[in-house]
Amino acid sequence: MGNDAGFHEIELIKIEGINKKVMDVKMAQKNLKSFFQGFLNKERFFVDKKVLQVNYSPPSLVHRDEQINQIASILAPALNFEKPSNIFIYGKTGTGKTVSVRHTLDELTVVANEQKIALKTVYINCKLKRVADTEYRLVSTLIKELDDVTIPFTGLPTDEVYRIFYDILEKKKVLLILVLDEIDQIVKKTGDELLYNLTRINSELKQSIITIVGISNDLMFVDTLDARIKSSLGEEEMVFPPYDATQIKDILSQRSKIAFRLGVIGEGVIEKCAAFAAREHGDARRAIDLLRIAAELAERDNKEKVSVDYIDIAENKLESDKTLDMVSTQPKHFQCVLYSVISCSDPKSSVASTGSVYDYYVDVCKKTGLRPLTQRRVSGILAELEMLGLINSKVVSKGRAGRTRELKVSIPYSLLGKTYEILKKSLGL
DNA sequence: CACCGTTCAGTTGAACTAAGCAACGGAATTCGG
DNA sequence: GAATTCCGTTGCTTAGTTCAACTGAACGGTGGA
Repeated sequence: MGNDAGFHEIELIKIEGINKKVMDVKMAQKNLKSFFQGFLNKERFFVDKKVLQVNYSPPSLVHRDEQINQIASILAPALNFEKPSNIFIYGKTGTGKTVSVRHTLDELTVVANEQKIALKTVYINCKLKRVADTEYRLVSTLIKELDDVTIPFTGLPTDEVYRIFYDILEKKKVLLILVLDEIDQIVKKTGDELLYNLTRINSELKQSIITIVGISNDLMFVDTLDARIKSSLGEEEMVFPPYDATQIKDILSQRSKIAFRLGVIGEGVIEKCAAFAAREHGDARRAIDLLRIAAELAERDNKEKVSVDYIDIAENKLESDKTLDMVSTQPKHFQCVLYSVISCSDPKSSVASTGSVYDYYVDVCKKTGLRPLTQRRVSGILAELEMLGLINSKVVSKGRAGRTRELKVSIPYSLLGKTYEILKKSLGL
Protein backbone atom coordinates (compact mmCIF):
# COMPACT_ATOMS: atom_id res chain seq x y z
CA MET A 1 0.00 0.00 0.00
CA GLY A 2 2.90 2.32 0.79
CA ASN A 3 1.06 4.57 3.13
CA ASP A 4 2.94 3.41 6.21
CA ALA A 5 5.09 6.50 6.29
CA GLY A 6 2.12 8.72 5.86
CA PHE A 7 0.40 6.96 8.67
CA HIS A 8 3.28 7.66 11.05
CA GLU A 9 3.34 11.21 10.03
CA ILE A 10 -0.25 11.55 10.91
CA GLU A 11 0.41 9.91 14.25
CA LEU A 12 3.21 12.38 14.97
CA ILE A 13 1.10 15.31 14.11
CA LYS A 14 -1.58 13.91 16.33
CA ILE A 15 0.82 13.58 19.25
CA GLU A 16 2.04 17.10 18.77
CA GLY A 17 -1.55 18.18 18.62
CA ILE A 18 -2.26 16.41 21.85
CA ASN A 19 0.64 18.10 23.61
CA LYS A 20 -0.63 21.39 22.45
CA LYS A 21 -4.07 20.44 23.58
CA VAL A 22 -2.83 19.56 27.07
CA MET A 23 -1.39 23.01 27.38
CA ASP A 24 -4.55 24.55 26.08
CA VAL A 25 -6.53 22.60 28.61
CA LYS A 26 -4.30 23.81 31.43
CA MET A 27 -4.81 27.33 30.31
CA ALA A 28 -8.45 26.81 29.90
CA GLN A 29 -8.76 25.30 33.31
CA LYS A 30 -7.21 28.32 34.87
CA ASN A 31 -9.59 30.50 32.94
CA LEU A 32 -12.43 28.21 33.68
CA LYS A 33 -11.99 28.65 37.39
CA SER A 34 -12.15 32.39 37.15
CA PHE A 35 -15.02 32.02 34.76
CA PHE A 36 -17.03 30.01 37.25
CA GLN A 37 -16.13 32.41 40.03
CA GLY A 38 -17.25 35.26 37.89
CA PHE A 39 -20.39 33.35 37.13
CA LEU A 40 -21.17 33.09 40.81
CA ASN A 41 -20.24 36.63 41.73
CA LYS A 42 -22.04 38.23 38.86
CA GLU A 43 -25.41 39.61 39.65
CA ARG A 44 -27.79 37.19 38.07
CA PHE A 45 -30.75 38.19 35.98
CA PHE A 46 -32.90 35.33 36.99
CA VAL A 47 -34.50 34.81 40.34
CA ASP A 48 -36.53 31.81 39.28
CA LYS A 49 -35.89 30.65 35.78
CA LYS A 50 -38.25 27.72 35.75
CA VAL A 51 -41.15 30.15 35.63
CA LEU A 52 -40.20 30.73 32.03
CA GLN A 53 -39.80 27.11 31.09
CA VAL A 54 -42.24 25.15 29.00
CA ASN A 55 -43.69 22.85 31.60
CA TYR A 56 -44.15 25.46 34.27
CA SER A 57 -47.66 25.72 35.53
CA PRO A 58 -48.31 29.13 37.09
CA PRO A 59 -50.44 29.43 40.22
CA SER A 60 -52.83 31.72 38.43
CA LEU A 61 -53.47 32.14 34.76
CA VAL A 62 -54.37 35.48 33.32
CA HIS A 63 -56.96 35.80 30.55
CA ARG A 64 -58.07 32.21 30.75
CA ASP A 65 -60.49 32.42 33.67
CA GLU A 66 -63.48 31.72 31.54
CA GLN A 67 -61.98 28.62 29.97
CA ILE A 68 -60.63 27.35 33.27
CA ASN A 69 -63.96 27.80 34.93
CA GLN A 70 -65.61 25.93 32.12
CA ILE A 71 -63.16 23.04 32.35
CA ALA A 72 -63.54 23.03 36.09
CA SER A 73 -67.31 22.91 35.96
CA ILE A 74 -67.19 20.04 33.50
CA LEU A 75 -64.74 18.08 35.60
CA ALA A 76 -66.29 18.92 38.96
CA PRO A 77 -68.51 15.81 39.13
CA ALA A 78 -65.27 13.91 39.62
CA LEU A 79 -65.34 15.07 43.22
CA ASN A 80 -68.44 12.99 43.77
CA PHE A 81 -66.82 10.11 41.93
CA GLU A 82 -69.21 10.58 39.06
CA LYS A 83 -68.03 10.51 35.51
CA PRO A 84 -67.32 13.95 34.12
CA SER A 85 -67.98 14.45 30.43
CA ASN A 86 -65.16 13.98 28.02
CA ILE A 87 -63.76 17.24 26.78
CA PHE A 88 -62.31 18.22 23.48
CA ILE A 89 -60.19 21.33 23.40
CA TYR A 90 -59.14 23.08 20.24
CA GLY A 91 -56.85 25.97 19.66
CA LYS A 92 -53.62 27.00 18.04
CA THR A 93 -50.28 26.38 19.71
CA GLY A 94 -49.53 28.62 22.64
CA THR A 95 -53.11 29.57 23.37
CA GLY A 96 -52.88 28.13 26.83
CA LYS A 97 -54.73 24.86 26.29
CA THR A 98 -52.26 22.64 28.01
CA VAL A 99 -51.51 25.03 30.84
CA SER A 100 -55.17 25.61 31.53
CA VAL A 101 -55.93 21.92 31.67
CA ARG A 102 -52.93 21.23 33.84
CA HIS A 103 -53.77 24.07 36.15
CA THR A 104 -57.35 22.94 36.56
CA LEU A 105 -56.30 19.36 37.13
CA ASP A 106 -53.74 20.37 39.74
CA GLU A 107 -56.36 22.23 41.70
CA LEU A 108 -58.82 19.43 41.27
CA THR A 109 -56.28 16.91 42.53
CA VAL A 110 -55.61 18.97 45.62
CA VAL A 111 -59.28 19.09 46.50
CA ALA A 112 -59.73 15.44 45.66
CA ASN A 113 -56.88 14.52 47.98
CA GLU A 114 -58.45 16.51 50.77
CA GLN A 115 -61.72 14.72 50.19
CA LYS A 116 -59.92 11.38 49.94
CA ILE A 117 -61.17 10.75 46.47
CA ALA A 118 -59.14 8.42 44.31
CA LEU A 119 -58.49 10.76 41.46
CA LYS A 120 -55.62 10.21 39.14
CA THR A 121 -54.60 12.36 36.23
CA VAL A 122 -52.28 11.31 33.47
CA TYR A 123 -50.94 13.60 30.82
CA ILE A 124 -49.61 12.13 27.59
CA ASN A 125 -48.35 13.97 24.57
CA CYS A 126 -49.28 11.85 21.58
CA LYS A 127 -46.71 13.42 19.34
CA LEU A 128 -43.65 12.07 21.09
CA LYS A 129 -41.93 9.66 18.77
CA ARG A 130 -41.27 6.22 20.21
CA VAL A 131 -43.25 7.07 23.32
CA ALA A 132 -46.82 7.50 22.31
CA ASP A 133 -47.10 7.58 18.55
CA THR A 134 -48.92 4.28 18.10
CA GLU A 135 -51.88 2.75 19.86
CA TYR A 136 -49.74 0.07 21.47
CA ARG A 137 -47.11 2.49 22.70
CA LEU A 138 -49.62 4.98 23.99
CA VAL A 139 -51.44 2.44 26.10
CA SER A 140 -48.17 1.02 27.38
CA THR A 141 -46.92 4.44 28.48
CA LEU A 142 -50.30 4.97 30.03
CA ILE A 143 -49.84 1.83 32.07
CA LYS A 144 -46.38 2.89 33.06
CA GLU A 145 -47.66 6.26 34.25
CA LEU A 146 -50.46 4.64 36.15
CA ASP A 147 -48.75 1.80 37.91
CA ASP A 148 -45.08 1.90 37.02
CA VAL A 149 -45.34 -1.49 35.39
CA THR A 150 -43.19 -1.68 32.30
CA ILE A 151 -44.72 -3.30 29.28
CA PRO A 152 -42.40 -4.89 26.73
CA PHE A 153 -42.08 -2.54 23.80
CA THR A 154 -43.07 -5.23 21.36
CA GLY A 155 -44.37 -8.75 21.38
CA LEU A 156 -47.68 -8.43 23.14
CA PRO A 157 -50.99 -8.23 21.35
CA THR A 158 -52.54 -4.79 21.67
CA ASP A 159 -55.64 -6.40 23.19
CA GLU A 160 -53.46 -7.80 25.93
CA VAL A 161 -52.05 -4.36 26.68
CA TYR A 162 -55.57 -3.01 26.91
CA ARG A 163 -56.48 -5.84 29.24
CA ILE A 164 -53.58 -5.03 31.55
CA PHE A 165 -54.67 -1.42 31.52
CA TYR A 166 -58.21 -2.45 32.32
CA ASP A 167 -57.11 -4.71 35.17
CA ILE A 168 -54.94 -2.04 36.75
CA LEU A 169 -57.75 0.46 36.59
CA GLU A 170 -60.28 -1.95 37.97
CA LYS A 171 -57.97 -2.90 40.80
CA LYS A 172 -57.16 0.66 41.69
CA LYS A 173 -60.72 1.90 41.76
CA VAL A 174 -59.79 5.33 40.56
CA LEU A 175 -61.28 8.08 38.54
CA LEU A 176 -58.78 8.59 35.78
CA ILE A 177 -58.61 11.83 33.90
CA LEU A 178 -56.59 11.16 30.83
CA VAL A 179 -55.21 14.15 28.99
CA LEU A 180 -54.19 13.36 25.43
CA ASP A 181 -52.30 16.28 24.04
CA GLU A 182 -51.98 16.66 20.27
CA ILE A 183 -54.45 13.87 19.88
CA ASP A 184 -54.96 14.68 16.23
CA GLN A 185 -51.43 13.52 15.50
CA ILE A 186 -51.94 9.98 16.66
CA VAL A 187 -55.38 9.65 15.15
CA LYS A 188 -54.09 10.88 11.82
CA LYS A 189 -51.35 8.34 11.97
CA THR A 190 -52.99 5.27 13.36
CA GLY A 191 -56.72 5.78 12.97
CA ASP A 192 -59.42 6.32 15.54
CA GLU A 193 -59.35 2.79 16.91
CA LEU A 194 -57.62 4.08 20.00
CA LEU A 195 -60.45 6.40 20.93
CA TYR A 196 -62.99 3.72 20.24
CA ASN A 197 -61.19 1.26 22.47
CA LEU A 198 -60.85 3.76 25.27
CA THR A 199 -64.53 4.55 25.26
CA ARG A 200 -65.33 0.86 25.10
CA ILE A 201 -63.14 0.15 28.11
CA ASN A 202 -64.83 2.95 29.94
CA SER A 203 -68.23 1.38 29.47
CA GLU A 204 -66.91 -1.96 30.68
CA LEU A 205 -65.28 -0.61 33.81
CA LYS A 206 -67.22 -1.21 36.98
CA GLN A 207 -64.96 0.11 39.72
CA SER A 208 -63.22 2.86 37.86
CA ILE A 209 -63.98 5.68 35.48
CA ILE A 210 -62.01 7.23 32.66
CA THR A 211 -62.55 10.70 31.40
CA ILE A 212 -60.71 11.78 28.32
CA VAL A 213 -59.53 15.31 27.75
CA GLY A 214 -58.39 15.59 24.17
CA ILE A 215 -56.30 18.55 23.10
CA SER A 216 -55.85 19.30 19.44
CA ASN A 217 -54.33 22.02 17.34
CA ASP A 218 -56.48 21.09 14.41
CA LEU A 219 -59.92 22.62 14.49
CA MET A 220 -61.20 20.26 11.84
CA PHE A 221 -60.07 17.23 13.77
CA VAL A 222 -63.43 16.13 15.06
CA ASP A 223 -64.85 15.96 11.55
CA THR A 224 -62.40 13.25 10.62
CA LEU A 225 -63.69 10.96 13.33
CA ASP A 226 -66.13 8.15 12.93
CA ALA A 227 -69.65 9.21 13.87
CA ARG A 228 -69.92 6.61 16.62
CA ILE A 229 -66.77 7.82 18.30
CA LYS A 230 -67.75 11.40 17.84
CA SER A 231 -70.98 10.90 19.67
CA SER A 232 -69.48 9.01 22.56
CA LEU A 233 -66.43 11.20 22.86
CA GLY A 234 -67.10 14.77 21.95
CA GLU A 235 -69.45 15.44 24.78
CA GLU A 236 -68.06 18.87 25.46
CA GLU A 237 -66.10 21.01 23.09
CA MET A 238 -64.13 24.12 23.77
CA VAL A 239 -62.18 26.45 21.58
CA PHE A 240 -59.30 28.51 22.89
CA PRO A 241 -59.00 31.77 21.00
CA PRO A 242 -55.53 33.15 20.38
CA TYR A 243 -54.21 35.78 22.74
CA ASP A 244 -53.92 39.32 21.48
CA ALA A 245 -50.86 41.47 22.06
CA THR A 246 -52.08 43.10 25.26
CA GLN A 247 -52.99 39.75 26.77
CA ILE A 248 -49.57 38.35 25.97
CA LYS A 249 -48.09 41.43 27.51
CA ASP A 250 -49.99 40.75 30.71
CA ILE A 251 -48.82 37.16 30.76
CA LEU A 252 -45.25 38.21 30.23
CA SER A 253 -45.27 40.86 32.91
CA GLN A 254 -46.83 38.45 35.37
CA ARG A 255 -44.17 35.87 34.76
CA SER A 256 -41.25 38.24 34.53
CA LYS A 257 -42.10 39.65 37.93
CA ILE A 258 -41.37 36.24 39.42
CA ALA A 259 -38.63 35.20 37.07
CA PHE A 260 -36.37 38.22 36.98
CA ARG A 261 -34.56 40.45 39.38
CA LEU A 262 -36.13 43.88 39.52
CA GLY A 263 -35.11 46.21 36.74
CA VAL A 264 -33.21 43.84 34.49
CA ILE A 265 -35.87 43.98 31.84
CA GLY A 266 -35.34 47.06 29.75
CA GLU A 267 -37.87 49.51 28.49
CA GLY A 268 -40.23 48.14 25.88
CA VAL A 269 -38.82 44.62 25.95
CA ILE A 270 -41.98 42.95 27.06
CA GLU A 271 -44.03 44.95 24.59
CA LYS A 272 -41.81 43.88 21.77
CA CYS A 273 -41.91 40.23 22.78
CA ALA A 274 -45.68 40.42 22.89
CA ALA A 275 -45.85 42.07 19.51
CA PHE A 276 -43.60 39.46 17.97
CA ALA A 277 -45.66 36.63 19.34
CA ALA A 278 -49.00 38.20 18.55
CA ARG A 279 -47.89 38.38 14.97
CA GLU A 280 -47.65 34.60 15.04
CA HIS A 281 -51.28 33.83 15.88
CA GLY A 282 -50.92 34.84 19.53
CA ASP A 283 -48.52 32.17 20.63
CA ALA A 284 -47.81 32.87 24.28
CA ARG A 285 -45.33 30.06 24.64
CA ARG A 286 -43.25 31.61 21.95
CA ALA A 287 -43.35 34.96 23.68
CA ILE A 288 -42.14 33.40 26.90
CA ASP A 289 -39.37 31.51 25.17
CA LEU A 290 -38.36 34.68 23.42
CA LEU A 291 -38.11 36.58 26.67
CA ARG A 292 -36.15 33.83 28.37
CA ILE A 293 -33.66 33.43 25.57
CA ALA A 294 -33.21 37.17 25.20
CA ALA A 295 -32.40 37.37 28.90
CA GLU A 296 -30.04 34.42 28.73
CA LEU A 297 -28.18 35.96 25.85
CA ALA A 298 -27.94 39.36 27.48
CA GLU A 299 -26.71 37.76 30.66
CA ARG A 300 -24.08 35.82 28.80
CA ASP A 301 -22.87 39.05 27.26
CA ASN A 302 -22.51 40.55 30.73
CA LYS A 303 -25.05 43.23 30.03
CA GLU A 304 -26.66 45.31 32.73
CA LYS A 305 -30.14 44.67 31.52
CA VAL A 306 -32.05 43.05 28.71
CA SER A 307 -32.45 45.49 25.87
CA VAL A 308 -34.83 45.41 22.96
CA ASP A 309 -32.10 44.36 20.52
CA TYR A 310 -31.75 41.04 22.25
CA ILE A 311 -35.24 40.06 21.26
CA ASP A 312 -34.31 40.06 17.62
CA ILE A 313 -31.31 37.89 18.38
CA ALA A 314 -33.45 35.64 20.51
CA GLU A 315 -35.98 35.30 17.73
CA ASN A 316 -33.28 34.01 15.41
CA LYS A 317 -31.85 31.70 18.00
CA LEU A 318 -35.22 30.30 18.94
CA GLU A 319 -36.01 29.50 15.37
CA SER A 320 -32.62 28.01 14.66
CA ASP A 321 -32.45 25.94 17.82
CA LYS A 322 -35.81 24.45 17.12
CA THR A 323 -35.12 23.42 13.56
CA LEU A 324 -31.53 22.37 14.04
CA ASP A 325 -32.52 20.25 16.97
CA MET A 326 -35.30 18.66 15.00
CA VAL A 327 -33.02 17.96 12.07
CA SER A 328 -30.24 16.43 14.12
CA THR A 329 -32.56 14.10 16.02
CA GLN A 330 -34.12 12.56 12.94
CA PRO A 331 -33.30 8.96 11.99
CA LYS A 332 -30.55 8.44 9.41
CA HIS A 333 -32.81 7.80 6.46
CA PHE A 334 -34.89 10.88 7.22
CA GLN A 335 -31.74 12.96 7.30
CA CYS A 336 -30.61 11.38 4.10
CA VAL A 337 -33.89 12.22 2.38
CA LEU A 338 -33.85 15.77 3.69
CA TYR A 339 -30.27 16.18 2.55
CA SER A 340 -31.29 15.01 -0.90
CA VAL A 341 -34.21 17.41 -1.02
CA ILE A 342 -31.95 20.33 -0.13
CA SER A 343 -29.33 19.25 -2.64
CA CYS A 344 -31.81 18.71 -5.44
CA SER A 345 -33.65 21.97 -5.03
CA ASP A 346 -33.52 24.07 -8.11
CA PRO A 347 -31.54 27.20 -7.21
CA LYS A 348 -34.09 29.47 -8.88
CA SER A 349 -37.46 28.09 -7.92
CA SER A 350 -36.10 26.14 -4.93
CA VAL A 351 -38.37 23.22 -5.69
CA ALA A 352 -37.41 19.61 -6.29
CA SER A 353 -39.35 16.72 -7.76
CA THR A 354 -39.69 13.36 -6.10
CA GLY A 355 -37.96 11.53 -8.91
CA SER A 356 -34.75 13.54 -8.82
CA VAL A 357 -34.74 13.51 -5.04
CA TYR A 358 -35.06 9.75 -5.00
CA ASP A 359 -32.23 9.27 -7.49
CA TYR A 360 -30.02 11.57 -5.48
CA TYR A 361 -31.03 9.83 -2.30
CA VAL A 362 -29.98 6.44 -3.67
CA ASP A 363 -26.62 7.97 -4.57
CA VAL A 364 -26.15 9.42 -1.12
CA CYS A 365 -27.05 6.08 0.41
CA LYS A 366 -24.42 4.36 -1.68
CA LYS A 367 -21.83 6.89 -0.60
CA THR A 368 -22.63 6.52 3.05
CA GLY A 369 -23.08 2.77 2.97
CA LEU A 370 -26.75 2.96 3.85
CA ARG A 371 -29.09 0.51 2.20
CA PRO A 372 -31.48 2.64 0.15
CA LEU A 373 -35.15 2.30 0.97
CA THR A 374 -37.76 1.88 -1.70
CA GLN A 375 -39.44 4.77 -3.37
CA ARG A 376 -42.65 3.94 -1.58
CA ARG A 377 -40.98 4.37 1.77
CA VAL A 378 -39.20 7.54 0.72
CA SER A 379 -42.57 8.88 -0.34
CA GLY A 380 -43.79 8.16 3.17
CA ILE A 381 -40.72 9.76 4.72
CA LEU A 382 -41.33 12.86 2.65
CA ALA A 383 -44.85 12.97 3.98
CA GLU A 384 -43.53 12.68 7.52
CA LEU A 385 -40.98 15.42 6.96
CA GLU A 386 -43.81 17.57 5.80
CA MET A 387 -45.71 16.84 9.00
CA LEU A 388 -42.67 18.03 10.91
CA GLY A 389 -42.75 21.25 8.94
CA LEU A 390 -39.30 20.78 7.48
CA ILE A 391 -40.52 20.66 3.92
CA ASN A 392 -43.55 21.73 1.97
CA SER A 393 -45.02 19.67 -0.78
CA LYS A 394 -47.73 19.86 -3.34
CA VAL A 395 -48.82 17.15 -5.74
CA VAL A 396 -48.77 18.52 -9.25
CA SER A 397 -49.63 16.90 -12.50
CA LYS A 398 -47.45 17.87 -15.39
CA GLY A 399 -49.51 16.37 -18.10
CA ARG A 400 -47.55 13.97 -20.20
CA ALA A 401 -44.59 14.48 -17.94
CA GLY A 402 -46.53 12.60 -15.31
CA ARG A 403 -47.26 13.44 -11.74
CA THR A 404 -44.96 14.40 -8.95
CA ARG A 405 -44.77 16.16 -5.68
CA GLU A 406 -43.15 19.53 -5.77
CA LEU A 407 -40.94 19.60 -2.73
CA LYS A 408 -39.82 22.79 -1.15
CA VAL A 409 -37.58 23.06 1.88
CA SER A 410 -39.31 25.21 4.47
CA ILE A 411 -36.25 25.80 6.58
CA PRO A 412 -35.49 29.52 6.65
CA TYR A 413 -32.77 30.53 4.26
CA SER A 414 -30.50 31.76 7.04
CA LEU A 415 -30.46 28.29 8.57
CA LEU A 416 -30.07 26.31 5.41
CA GLY A 417 -26.29 26.38 5.42
CA LYS A 418 -26.07 25.25 9.01
CA THR A 419 -28.67 22.55 8.47
CA TYR A 420 -26.75 21.33 5.48
CA GLU A 421 -23.58 21.12 7.53
CA ILE A 422 -25.31 19.18 10.29
CA LEU A 423 -26.75 16.72 7.83
CA LYS A 424 -23.45 16.31 6.09
CA LYS A 425 -21.65 15.66 9.32
CA SER A 426 -24.27 13.32 10.62
CA LEU A 427 -24.26 11.32 7.42
CA GLY A 428 -20.49 11.30 7.33
CA LEU A 429 -20.11 13.06 4.01
C1' DC B 1 -61.25 25.03 -32.29
C1' DA B 2 -63.45 21.69 -29.08
C1' DC B 3 -63.39 17.11 -27.65
C1' DC B 4 -61.44 12.91 -26.12
C1' DG B 5 -58.39 9.04 -25.46
C1' DT B 6 -53.49 8.26 -24.24
C1' DT B 7 -49.49 8.76 -21.57
C1' DC B 8 -46.32 9.62 -18.06
C1' DA B 9 -44.26 9.65 -13.35
C1' DG B 10 -45.49 9.28 -9.33
C1' DT B 11 -49.09 8.73 -5.45
C1' DT B 12 -51.42 5.92 -2.42
C1' DG B 13 -53.72 2.02 -0.24
C1' DA B 14 -53.36 -2.75 1.02
C1' DA B 15 -51.26 -6.95 1.56
C1' DC B 16 -47.12 -8.98 2.74
C1' DT B 17 -42.31 -9.87 4.91
C1' DA B 18 -38.47 -9.77 8.12
C1' DA B 19 -36.71 -8.75 12.56
C1' DG B 20 -37.21 -8.63 17.26
C1' DC B 21 -39.77 -9.83 21.19
C1' DA B 22 -42.93 -12.44 24.81
C1' DA B 23 -45.65 -16.17 26.30
C1' DC B 24 -46.67 -20.84 26.28
C1' DG B 25 -46.04 -25.59 26.66
C1' DG B 26 -43.56 -29.66 26.31
C1' DA B 27 -38.93 -31.96 26.64
C1' DA B 28 -34.71 -32.36 29.11
C1' DT B 29 -32.20 -31.82 33.15
C1' DT B 30 -31.51 -31.41 38.04
C1' DC B 31 -32.45 -32.42 42.70
C1' DG B 32 -33.86 -34.16 47.05
C1' DG B 33 -35.73 -38.12 49.14
C1' DG C 1 -41.37 -37.90 41.12
C1' DA C 2 -41.31 -32.91 41.50
C1' DA C 3 -39.04 -28.65 40.29
C1' DT C 4 -36.42 -26.13 37.21
C1' DT C 5 -34.32 -25.00 32.91
C1' DC C 6 -34.19 -25.09 28.03
C1' DC C 7 -36.00 -24.74 23.55
C1' DG C 8 -39.08 -24.65 19.77
C1' DT C 9 -43.53 -22.78 18.38
C1' DT C 10 -46.81 -19.37 17.93
C1' DG C 11 -48.34 -14.89 17.65
C1' DC C 12 -47.59 -10.07 18.28
C1' DT C 13 -45.70 -5.07 16.69
C1' DT C 14 -43.19 -2.27 13.68
C1' DA C 15 -40.59 -0.74 9.78
C1' DG C 16 -40.15 -1.46 5.38
C1' DT C 17 -41.28 -3.90 0.69
C1' DT C 18 -44.15 -5.36 -3.16
C1' DC C 19 -47.99 -4.90 -5.98
C1' DA C 20 -51.28 -2.61 -8.38
C1' DA C 21 -54.91 0.59 -8.96
C1' DC C 22 -55.42 5.38 -9.47
C1' DT C 23 -54.45 10.40 -10.87
C1' DG C 24 -54.81 14.54 -13.66
C1' DA C 25 -53.16 17.67 -17.00
C1' DA C 26 -50.61 18.07 -21.40
C1' DC C 27 -50.14 15.92 -25.85
C1' DG C 28 -51.83 14.70 -30.10
C1' DG C 29 -55.26 12.95 -33.09
C1' DT C 30 -60.07 13.48 -34.79
C1' DG C 31 -64.03 15.64 -36.43
C1' DG C 32 -66.94 19.58 -37.01
C1' DA C 33 -67.67 24.45 -38.10
